[in-house]
Amino acid sequence: MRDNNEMPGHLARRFQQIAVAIFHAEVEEAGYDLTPVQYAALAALEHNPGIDQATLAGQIAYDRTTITGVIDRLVQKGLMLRLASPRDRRANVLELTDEGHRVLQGVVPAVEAAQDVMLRGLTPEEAAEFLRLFRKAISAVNDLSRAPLRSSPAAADAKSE
Amino acid sequence: MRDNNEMPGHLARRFQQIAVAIFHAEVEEAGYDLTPVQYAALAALEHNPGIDQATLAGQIAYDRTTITGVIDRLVQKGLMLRLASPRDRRANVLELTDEGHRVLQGVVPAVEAAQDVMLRGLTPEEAAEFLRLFRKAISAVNDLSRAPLRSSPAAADAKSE
DNA sequence: CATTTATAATCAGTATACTGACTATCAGCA
DNA sequence: TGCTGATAGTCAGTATACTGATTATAAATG
Repeated sequence: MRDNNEMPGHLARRFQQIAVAIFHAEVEEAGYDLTPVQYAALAALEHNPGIDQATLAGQIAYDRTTITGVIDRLVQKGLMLRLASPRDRRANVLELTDEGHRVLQGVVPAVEAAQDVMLRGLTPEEAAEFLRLFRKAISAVNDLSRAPLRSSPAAADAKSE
Repeated sequence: MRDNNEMPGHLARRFQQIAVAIFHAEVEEAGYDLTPVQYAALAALEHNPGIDQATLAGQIAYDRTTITGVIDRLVQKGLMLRLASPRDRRANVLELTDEGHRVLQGVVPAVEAAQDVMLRGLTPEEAAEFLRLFRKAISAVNDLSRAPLRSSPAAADAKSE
């Protein structure tokens, strides 16, 4: 049997666990109360206002079931609006509130700091290589989870070839 | 604001998410019903029979609260025994059942296969480097989560210096 | 020995994530 | 047009993970 330290699954779980703790610590120190998942949803919506829940989920690789609860909490915090879509009566259109914009802007430095803390054991060259390998490994198995990343229509086209 | 693909926290979450899906797929195909977390607990206990819950949690970096539920489910499946410790009346001593040993032995090939699938986008050299960087990054921030890894008494001593 | 401190385990509460099922609606096509 | 398959969102149920609190017990200390 392989040692835990040779198991990418174990290392992934461990790194993710620590990354979340670091994120919480930095964000709380900055005076905000946001989870990594909530931050990602806000940031994605800032780049693409007015998208529906399914599109948002695809852009950050969340399950459509998970995104429902995340949006519930963001709406409840007053950071996001869930509106009926005028074009598709099944869909909800999402918008950041003014407070959502303010919180997102305000929390960015803490989020950036957290990313640096996560990699503080690596040299800058190693960190760059680590991120490159992360991206490469992920892109080869993106479709193996229920919630694949769907960055853009163009990428979706490329995938279907 | 940094792009998601430059955020180690986002990449870690995504890789972990896919890794769990791959693990489930391989293990289910092999005819077993075990989560990654349950597998790690069984494997750790096989190496160190008779340890208590806190020690097990430290060896696989689980929170002490989380381990309670994991053990509940393993006991309920008949794979593990939770016994009163003869030396410490606060503690529970853990043992694999015969069925626990059998399941662990049987599922190992599927778990190994899953690890290979997770890295199938990388060359062998890249995979080795990826794991090395993972370990190095993690060791520098191990103590920043509520559930740090405590591999052995020796390592605990080294940490306290 | 008595008191303080630390540790083992659990519980309640919250937040991801997933499976599988369901409703409502849309889109393609005979 | 009417049927069929696909899609958007939600719900119930299960399994991690965490925070903070509590109980029971052990260890350390004056």
